[in-house]
Amino acid sequence: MDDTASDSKKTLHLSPAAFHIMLVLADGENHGYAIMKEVAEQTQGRMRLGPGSLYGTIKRMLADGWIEESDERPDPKLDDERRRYYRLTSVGRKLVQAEAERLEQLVNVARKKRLLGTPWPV
Amino acid sequence: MDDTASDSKKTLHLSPAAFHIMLVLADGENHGYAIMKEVAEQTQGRMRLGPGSLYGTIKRMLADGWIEESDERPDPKLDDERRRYYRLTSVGRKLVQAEAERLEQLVNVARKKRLLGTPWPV
DNA sequence: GCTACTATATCTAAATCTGATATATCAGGT
DNA sequence: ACCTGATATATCAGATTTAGATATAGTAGC
Repeated sequence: MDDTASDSKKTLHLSPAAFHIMLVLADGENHGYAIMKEVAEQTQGRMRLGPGSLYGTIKRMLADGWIEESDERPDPKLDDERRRYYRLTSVGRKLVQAEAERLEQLVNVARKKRLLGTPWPV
Repeated sequence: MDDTASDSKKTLHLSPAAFHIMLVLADGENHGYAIMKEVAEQTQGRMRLGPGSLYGTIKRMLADGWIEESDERPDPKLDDERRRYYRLTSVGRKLVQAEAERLEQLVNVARKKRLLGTPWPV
């Protein structure tokens, strides 16, 4: 039936790897290795996104139209020819936003069940 | 090497199914079918936890000592003999709490990247 | 007795993740 | 020039996890 994860029937939640990658791309395009590093940093190493998960998930997301490769290269002095830059598509942006909202609700449930303290009174 | 998911080296994040089940159990013991229903309700059907994921994950979590079966039965008038009730172990409680905190941080990142609005002004 | 719902359980196939391996470039020091 | 460690992408095999179908049977209401 030639299904992909973007098909409307299925996939009411994203795979953790896909979400982490798209979360990094949410504020601008980036390349694979940088995504891997930012995920590690962003989660204090709690999310381990190795090369297998990273490039495998990127391949799938490209095929599904969640992300796309970008032609724009940064300042040639700062660039590295090996890099491949990716950005969210409009579909990808909607998906990562929906997923963030789903997690937000989950966190609220956890808070209601006293697994978390009250959020920062800023 | 007879590893299970509870081994300290691995598993810095829980599988979605395990988290959802433990989140339901966080405020008291419950049985499989009720867990399935509560997950569906809690997530407005966005998390589909079918019998395969449910009972498979329960089996694994029992083996790993994250949950345990409870002997206590409710009021016999309200009970159903077929049910098997589960509760969190202290290990399980720590894990679900850590996972909730992990997700909370992720939501904060999403908020920083403007994927979410400002949280409830309560 | 019939039917829909409740309840647990198992199985296969598909999707996903992990870790190892491979290859090659780049930047810095010696 | 050479060496080294970090950067960067890619693939593969094996393990884990998930999804969905199927099975079985008790329960509740009509």
